[in-house]
This record gives sequence, C-alpha cells and structure tokens, in this order.
Amino acid sequence: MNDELFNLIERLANLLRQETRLEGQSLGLQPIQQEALYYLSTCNRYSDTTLAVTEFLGLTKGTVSQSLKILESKTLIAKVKDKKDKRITHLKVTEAGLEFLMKTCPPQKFTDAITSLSVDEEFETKRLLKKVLSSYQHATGRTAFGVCQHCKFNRKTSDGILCDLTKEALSSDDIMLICREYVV
Amino acid sequence: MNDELFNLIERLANLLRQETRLEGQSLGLQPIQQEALYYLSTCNRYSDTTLAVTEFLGLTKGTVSQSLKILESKTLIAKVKDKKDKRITHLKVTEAGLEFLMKTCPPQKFTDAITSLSVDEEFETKRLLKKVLSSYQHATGRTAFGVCQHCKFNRKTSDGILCDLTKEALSSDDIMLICREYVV
DNA sequence: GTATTTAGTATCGAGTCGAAACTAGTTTGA
DNA sequence: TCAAACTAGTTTCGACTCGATACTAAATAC
Repeated sequence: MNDELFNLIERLANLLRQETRLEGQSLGLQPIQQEALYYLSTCNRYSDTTLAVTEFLGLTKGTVSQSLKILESKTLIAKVKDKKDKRITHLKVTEAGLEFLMKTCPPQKFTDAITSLSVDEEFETKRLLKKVLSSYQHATGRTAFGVCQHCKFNRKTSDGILCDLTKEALSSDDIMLICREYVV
Repeated sequence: MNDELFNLIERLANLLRQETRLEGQSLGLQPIQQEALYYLSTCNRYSDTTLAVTEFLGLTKGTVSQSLKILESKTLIAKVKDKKDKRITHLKVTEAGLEFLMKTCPPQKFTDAITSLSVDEEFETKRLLKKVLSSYQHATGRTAFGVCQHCKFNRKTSDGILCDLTKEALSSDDIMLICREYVV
C-alpha cells in the first residue's frame, strides 16, 4: 500500500476535526473558526491579517473574511487598523479568545493519545512530519509559515535582534512566533 | 510548544484537503465525497455500508447518506441490496470510481513530497502515526477499522482462512481489506 | 405478535466554500 | 503629478456540508 501515509493523516485529521467540533459547541464555533483563532494566537505582527490567515488555511479570502467576522462578533478577536498602511487590519486574539484556546486546543483526547509515544518517539514524529510538510509546501508552491527565529531574515546584532526584511527590531518573544514571510 | 504535533497534522490535512478539492473539480466531487469513495475502495464486504462509512468519517448518517447519493448519481458507486438482511445496502465502487481514484488518490504532490523521506523514514513515520491513531481511536471510543488479516477474529485453518465473528470463509484478497469489526 | 432496535432516507437551518464583484487605500511610472 | 495597476479586505451568490430531527422499512427480542 503506497497510500498508507495519506490514509493515516486523513484519519487523524478526521478524528481531530470531530473532537474540535465537539469542543467548539460551547461557543458555537466551527472547526475552521477555531483553526483561524489558533493560528492568530501563534503568529507575529506581520502575519495577523486576513490575507495571512487565508494563505495559512489555504482558502479564499472571501471565505476567511466570513469566518473572521464571526470570531469578531463573539469578541474572541479584535480588529486593529494598521498605523502605516490603512488597508491592513491586524487581528488580535482577546482574553476570551486565549481562554478558549487554553481550554480546548489541542483537544484533550489527542493530548492523551500522544502520551502513548515515548519522548524520543514524539520528537521523531515531529521531525518527520515537519520534513513532509516542508516538502509538501514546496511542491504546492505555498508560503512556508515558519518560526521567526529560524528565518533567513532573522539577524542577531549587538543592539538586539533584527528582521532584515522589515528592518524592525524584534523582541525575544517576537522571534518565537510564526511568520508568513519565513524563508529558509 | 506542546501542541506542535497537533499543528503539524492540521496543516498537512489542510494542504491535502486543498489538493483534493482541486483534483475533484473535474467530476465536481467535494473532498468528503472523495474520502468516502476512497474508503469504499479499501474496505471489505462487512464494511461497505452507509453506517460503516459514517463511523469511518466520524459524521452522522444523514450527512453521509447525502454524500453517497451524489456518488451514486455520478455512477462512481452502485448500491446492492444485501441478500440476507434487506435493511442493508452494500456500496460497490464502479469501474469509473476506481479509475478516478487511480488518477487522483493520493494526490500527486503529496506523493512527490513523501519521496523526500528515505525508505526507513517513511516506514518509521507510518509506524509512529499508526501508534498515535490507534491510541486516539481508543481514547475517543471509536471503532478501530483495521486490516482483516491482523484482526483477532481472523483464523487460519487447514481449509483456508476464516472469520471467527461471521464464521465465513475469506479469500487471500479479502484479508487485505479494512474491516469495521476489527479487534486487536 | 407487539415492542424495540437497526439500516437507511428526507428535510431543515446554520455554516463553509469558491467565484466574482465590489470599496478603499497604496504604489508605479509616464 | 495623477491615472493606472495593484493590494487588503468585504459582500453577495449558489452549491454543498453538517448535525438534528423525524421518518420508513426490515430484523430481532421477548
């Protein structure tokens, strides 16, 4: 069976989606809305826009705009206009949004299931899946979405950490977040 | 980050879903319809019913009934009434259905991406994901859906292979398929 | 021989989705 | 400099997903 890996990922994703659907019922949140919320809690200030969410989820911007509108109406995120570029709206996860994520993400039973792996096995699983994801993203020509500190543009200077792309200073918290401009 | 593994699976699944959506356009097939079709091509005669598909995909039977109706209307599957139990309808993948799956499943770019793994790595990835899936299925109390020949009820006798649950004879092709009654 | 259970279908309303048309702000370049 | 091209985001449309609920028909229980 050459398609076993495909099958395994699909099935894990189906279970995950199902549990996510259940977890979202308390607030009336759909799985995709929770995914968007989760992404927004992990990304940096260059990547917290409608378009970045669109790229991350691999949907169209009209669709994503709808989902974000619902998240805003439930006050799980807040829209903040960009100071410099008035076209851009930053999406900030609110306290209520973070609280929801803390409770539900990742789903409890998934976390339980992971404990069946040893520490080494868990590490190895992550490493292997990262490799597959990276190749797959490359094959589909999609934005990579990596962690800031591992990016080509991330530069440590005597004054602190700098993004060579935006020429802005970055804090040690900043560089832990996901960036849509990530380049290996 | 404790939720890294969760994130990786979600992202792989999103990419997969996107490519599946694209592949399905030629026949106007939605991702979930393709998943049902694919499942039906891999399952045995005890597991090719609406209810089995429902359990496999983790949805409700009403929803699945709709998707299967569409697959039937496109003559990708055919409904065959069970001889013994007239409530049961078996869902058989047609030639056209198999042809579509051959072309599209698993998606080409995913298959390409897998080649970035060595043979050993691919084997190890499968082993680890199987372990996670198995634990996760157990945690959620879902049907296991395993391959017939590895099932507790599968018994090799001098006369051939037997299912101890249904007491029916199985062929060597039969025991390669997925069964909803699978028990470790 | 009625009551319960099981397999599957039909219908509803809320939400997802892509496509396309739209507004508004920014950049480009003659 | 200022119109054209581009970019970020929204709105609307129609097809589809999804769970919930109510339904039909057949099998089983007792």
